[in-house]
Amino acid sequence: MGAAAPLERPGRPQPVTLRQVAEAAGVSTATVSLVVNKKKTARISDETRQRVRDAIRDLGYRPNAMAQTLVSGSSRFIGLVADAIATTPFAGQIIHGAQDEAWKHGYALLIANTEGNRELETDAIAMMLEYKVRGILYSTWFHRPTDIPASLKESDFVLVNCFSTEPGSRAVVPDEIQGGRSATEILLKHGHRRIAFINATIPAPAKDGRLQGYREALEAEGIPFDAGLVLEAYPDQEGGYGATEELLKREATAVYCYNDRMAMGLYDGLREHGLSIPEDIAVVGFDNQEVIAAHVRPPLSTVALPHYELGAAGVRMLLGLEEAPAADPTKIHCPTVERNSVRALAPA
Amino acid sequence: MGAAAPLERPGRPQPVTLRQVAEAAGVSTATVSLVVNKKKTARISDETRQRVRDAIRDLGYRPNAMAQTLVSGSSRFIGLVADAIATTPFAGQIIHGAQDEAWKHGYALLIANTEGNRELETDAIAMMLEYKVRGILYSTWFHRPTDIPASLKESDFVLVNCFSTEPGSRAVVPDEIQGGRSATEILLKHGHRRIAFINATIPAPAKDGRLQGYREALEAEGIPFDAGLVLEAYPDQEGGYGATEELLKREATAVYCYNDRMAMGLYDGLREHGLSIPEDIAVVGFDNQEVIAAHVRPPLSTVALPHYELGAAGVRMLLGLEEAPAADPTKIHCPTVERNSVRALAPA
DNA sequence: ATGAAAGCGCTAACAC
DNA sequence: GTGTTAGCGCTTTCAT
Repeated sequence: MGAAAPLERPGRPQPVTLRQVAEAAGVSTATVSLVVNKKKTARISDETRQRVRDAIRDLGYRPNAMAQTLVSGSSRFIGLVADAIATTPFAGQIIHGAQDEAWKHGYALLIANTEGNRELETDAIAMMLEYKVRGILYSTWFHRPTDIPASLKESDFVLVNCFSTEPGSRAVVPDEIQGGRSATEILLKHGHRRIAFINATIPAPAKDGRLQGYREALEAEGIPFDAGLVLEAYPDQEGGYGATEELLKREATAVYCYNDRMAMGLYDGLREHGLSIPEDIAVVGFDNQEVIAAHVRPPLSTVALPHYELGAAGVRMLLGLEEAPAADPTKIHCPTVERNSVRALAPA
Repeated sequence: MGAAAPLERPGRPQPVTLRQVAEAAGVSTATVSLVVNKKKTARISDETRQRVRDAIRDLGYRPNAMAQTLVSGSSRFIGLVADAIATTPFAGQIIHGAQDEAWKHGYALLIANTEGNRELETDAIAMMLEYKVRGILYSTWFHRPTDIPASLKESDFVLVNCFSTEPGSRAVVPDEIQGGRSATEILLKHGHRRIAFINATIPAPAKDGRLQGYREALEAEGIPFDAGLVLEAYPDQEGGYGATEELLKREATAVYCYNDRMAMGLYDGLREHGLSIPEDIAVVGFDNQEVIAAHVRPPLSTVALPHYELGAAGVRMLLGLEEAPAADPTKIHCPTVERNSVRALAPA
């Protein structure tokens, strides 16, 4: 962290304390505490209870969560350390899911952005540890293996959208294989048999998983895998655009793109060849990147990366509300989102 | 908040306390505190200091920030309440900027997502107040007027990307007028004189500001404002696409679109008419929505919404590091981002 | 140069 | 039914 700025808040009155409420209501602090916390076991007369409530309202009392935490020993914070919170909308979804789920269980989210900087990361984790967080979610903006920072182990933690081979670590990741299968199945169920796949050039669990899913889906339909139908390109719009020529040589009736950005680029390339989607060729993407998939022409059928769910499941796992079954990361389902870039293949 | 989940963390040892360090080092807690906080005023012998440091390291001591906060009265938290943290990448940028700046000054960010739900919002603010945050950033995902929730006033606060007419409220918003001016100027400086503007249909500060900026820029060049050159459409891809026909009737040599999404749709419409960008018509957008602007064909010249800066400036203003000059919201500059959708107008 | 002790706001065990 | 009291882990004033 940087240098500490001064703390004074000029002009703001000291917050009202429990003791002040007690004095105003003419009762002890214990009594006030009991009515504030609605303890079932305590028997407080309705009359007293009302006096206390009035005092609380009149004084505008707010409990001091720090003091409560000091007593109970553990805070109601969950830390979320992210390597990139705004590079893509995806990280935002993880935060969103984590925040909603945490909130549901009475926890607040403490977040830190590390930009992948190890030092910042160590500081962030230290800060969270000092605030006695209930646990830490360690997340990455794309699905990948990761090393577990040593200090992370001082707390409960769950890896989100990343994983480690270290034993005893819990992790939640998207089910890339199922996702690849689903993407391919959209095409298959519309009658396509000759389906190309434009994979990414960069190594990643997604690259392997999405390919494997493609193979599995074909195999399930009894279609032999043809390596010639698998291309590779850089996973963005330019990559998709640039793959157009090669793709066309394959004479496939449908393409499954590694991600929506590539599909968007491919749309441009296809259009330049006077081809229309889905009439001349069907296209599916992956990621369900809203700004793109929902608004290209025609809207793109794709498979969604479950980032919201990843964040939420991470919290549940952290709180022990969800089993972390095996040594393997828990896989989260990637749902299919069908739009209009695929239509039934006309009989030959 | 939802029901509280149990707090036990099975199997984790109790954290080491100051007192344990003191005992291990054979000194008093006061001494340990002094060395931990590197107090200049305290004179501790090097030998003692070293003993304490060793004990800290050996025991793996971490200060309990809750206890520190209890003593000091104010935490090193800054709260950020957002109405939509993942609807667009924009909210993520605000969080990012706020988090970086907060961190720089030794503060951590506590975030809450309200989905625009007033009740959730009240709860979120209450939570932050109970954790004795240094102040609260109240942010919206698009620039708009807002009501200030009553409880917000119990703390220092700054409105981010929104504003209120209530006196005494500080706010940071994007400078829409300057942004509109800059967008128009990109076109102007390439020699365009007949510039259409596709504005949004939905009322918003952005709608008025971006139009005003357009008028100002034209005026500065001595070009009379022609209301016939201003169209309106729903501010997304479909809206931009749908405005194509109307736009073409205007016979403008350049268009300035209310946002990048409209520009993206317009690209499709223009292409269908066999027009190419920037040869046949120049296009600029607004927002600098990365996934779109940087990757459409040709890459789109646009004006960036300064979300990161908004978050950072909000924090600085909250901490009193930056003046909140007037009663009016502080306006943040919208930088121009030139790409390839505009080229010099060929002489007529 | 270091220790003793009070107290931050709250909870919970135990008195009465 | 309600009050008293002893901490939770830490900082800080005041002794020594």
